[in-house]
Amino acid sequence: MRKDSRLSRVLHVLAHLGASENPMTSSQLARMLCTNPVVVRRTMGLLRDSGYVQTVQGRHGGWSLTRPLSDMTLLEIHKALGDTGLIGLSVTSEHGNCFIEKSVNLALTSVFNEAETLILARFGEISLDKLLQRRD
Amino acid sequence: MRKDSRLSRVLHVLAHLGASENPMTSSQLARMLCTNPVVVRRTMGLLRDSGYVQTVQGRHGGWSLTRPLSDMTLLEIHKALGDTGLIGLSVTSEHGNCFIEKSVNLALTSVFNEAETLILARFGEISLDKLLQRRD
DNA sequence: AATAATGTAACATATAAAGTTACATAAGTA
DNA sequence: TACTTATGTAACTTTATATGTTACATTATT
Repeated sequence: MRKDSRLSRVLHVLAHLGASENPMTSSQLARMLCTNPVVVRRTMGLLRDSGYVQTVQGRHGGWSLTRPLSDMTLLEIHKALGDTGLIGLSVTSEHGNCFIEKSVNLALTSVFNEAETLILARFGEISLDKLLQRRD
Repeated sequence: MRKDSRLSRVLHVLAHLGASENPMTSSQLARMLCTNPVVVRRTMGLLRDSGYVQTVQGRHGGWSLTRPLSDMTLLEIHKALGDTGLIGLSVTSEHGNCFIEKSVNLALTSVFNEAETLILARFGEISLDKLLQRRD
């Protein structure tokens, strides 16, 4: 599976917005990310839908934060991106009615959920300003 | 990204092998998994390389366990499959020399590693016989 | 020698993330 | 008012990766 790098990218963007006085345009941000303005709008649009950033159209418009980075957690941003599951593994969809398969899938799903819950809890403890200060 | 379901599949296979007196052929296993014998050989071959199963060629050949399921952990099997990373998220490769990007990536990588370590430790505690007994 | 198994290379398909094109809409500004 | 510079979004293309398929060599039993 091609891994999802959107979290990494939006954090990069949020860090820049946090350091900027003025709104930044999709083009500026796209240049930073070595990508396309449309990709920026598409991805950042999810954060806007959840209220973490706002946009202004027209001249001197662009993207800006709605609150300081200290008021956003990694968990919130992750969820805003859709939270499609952090674990890169999946369980097979059950084709037949094999009892052993059902049993394996049930158990594995439970382990995955346990792991996911653990990570999400950790994400919830990390505010973006703290994240950017990490040195380890 | 299409998620990796190999762990789920080999556990299904291992559970059957643990319950079977005789070796099971790739074709039998493939039927169980609703796939192709070659897929079975390819994936199970990784477990053989690590010594968890063995194969016998020719008539009455096939796949069998080299040790009881109580002597295999989820962690061992996961690692035998290549351990390409459990977290379905990645960090952008650094194109430019943006200090903020480097900082974000370093911090995020550290969080991902922390999470990964946590899960792997949990996987190490779960033997396959225990996994199959889980009811939750 | 025939049969039934694995081993493996090479290629095809499916899915999801990311990239691209095109154009509509909105808001400043000359 | 017309122009310019932004975002919004649909539709399509590209790319990466897991999975599936075909073909054939090798090995072991009968």
